[in-house]
Amino acid sequence: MTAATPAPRRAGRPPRSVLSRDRITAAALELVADTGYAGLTMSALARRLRVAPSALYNHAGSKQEVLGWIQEHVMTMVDFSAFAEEPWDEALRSWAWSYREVFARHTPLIPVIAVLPVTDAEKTLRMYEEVTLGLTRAGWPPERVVPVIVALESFVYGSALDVTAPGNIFDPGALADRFPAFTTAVRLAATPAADESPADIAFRTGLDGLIDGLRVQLGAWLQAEDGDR
Amino acid sequence: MTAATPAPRRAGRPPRSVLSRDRITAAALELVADTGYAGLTMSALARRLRVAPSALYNHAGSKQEVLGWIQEHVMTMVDFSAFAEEPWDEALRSWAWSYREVFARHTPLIPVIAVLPVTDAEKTLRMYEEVTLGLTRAGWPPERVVPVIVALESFVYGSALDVTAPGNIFDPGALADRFPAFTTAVRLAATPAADESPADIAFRTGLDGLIDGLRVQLGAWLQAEDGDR
DNA sequence: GCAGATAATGAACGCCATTCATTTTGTGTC
DNA sequence: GACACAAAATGAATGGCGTTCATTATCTGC
Repeated sequence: MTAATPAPRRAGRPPRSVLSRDRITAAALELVADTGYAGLTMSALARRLRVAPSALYNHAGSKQEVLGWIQEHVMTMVDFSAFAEEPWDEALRSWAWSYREVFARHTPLIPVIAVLPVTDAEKTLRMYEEVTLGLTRAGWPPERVVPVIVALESFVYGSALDVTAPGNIFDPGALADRFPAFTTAVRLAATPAADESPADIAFRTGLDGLIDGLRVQLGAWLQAEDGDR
Repeated sequence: MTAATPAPRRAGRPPRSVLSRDRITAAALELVADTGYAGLTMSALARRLRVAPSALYNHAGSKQEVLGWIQEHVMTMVDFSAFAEEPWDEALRSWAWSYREVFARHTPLIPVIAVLPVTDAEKTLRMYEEVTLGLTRAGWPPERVVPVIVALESFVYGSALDVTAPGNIFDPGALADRFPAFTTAVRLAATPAADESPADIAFRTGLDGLIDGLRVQLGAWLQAEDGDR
């Protein structure tokens, strides 16, 4: 009865299926959490699932497809609940903060998202539906909704990349003397004036600005519409 | 005298140096222009330079380092001349458009930039110096300059990724019925109302909003400073 | 009960970045 | 001017990657 190490599986279809999309996705997320995206290889993934690498290709056509599954799941971690209750600008703000936080820990997905169509990605679509409803309820013209979403997402993705940047990314090094204005600006930005990280300060700066600006745009539109009556 | 095909180089140091940082960078840029970043391999690069792949490693420590050289050069294509003449908000606007256009054709560099320190990247620093001067001349407090730059760059990088997205990226496919609000928003955004592409409309929306918002922030700061007198 | 789809193994492939021993040439020193 | 050492090339080799394919065994529908 010493079945501590189960006998290695022989070739041939196993009695009960070992793999599935969900199991692969879960294992991939664990692997990423443990070893980062650099450690996410088809071999490592197969090892974690106690399976030969080629077995994965009965379920996923490519590693890219697995990345798509991961992305779908990661999207569900983004909190968009604020659109149900709060005014559009506050909802947009908290959505963006959550969105950025999630993808800051999954930056390698960002180039994937930018290319991958949302088609059939149910959870992602649910999020977009809720955002759309929140914006239109607030008076945003429907034809402006997608540009607003894309603009915000672009800022979020770029900012998520920025979160992972090293602290000294703007250090002018030996050339500091030749670029004095920028050097002092960098030094001033690096001083821990608040409890906020530089990346957070930049994100807040841009996000507050962006939302302020969108509020102006919406106001102008609503007023024009009012004048039409 | 039929030296059409020069004799293949034997092993050993050649009489006159074949490679240099500049020659490698130039060849890499050509290669990217011809075959895209997918075609940029050390082997292909060596082939174009008529050299063995291992020869590259006498000049670059890694492919990542070559990417850094490319990035430095690509940065010089960004036009920041507007800061010398125009008001800060207009200068920021044209800088951002140029910046996005350049990196839309070099999206694989974006994750590289986000990580690579600017140290000793002279041409990049020159750009930042000019931007800093433009903003401070306009009354921006020096400690706010870096957050403003980072916020704008984040938006630019995210938007550059968006440029390369396929046109149907938001197509809900078979699930359209379940997400009606978003579906109509997508349809409205896709109709070619203007001569502007969807990516351009989103970029303009976000950039104009962002700059409007920054103008508000600057105004508030200038007023507070005025009150202090 | 049988055919065919399904899902596993294991061996192989081609490409990639990178390393190393070797060879040749240039350069600075006594 | 000889000589030592650095520099810059070749070419072979390495290990890891994603992926494919032939093979085998089991499940499923008729």
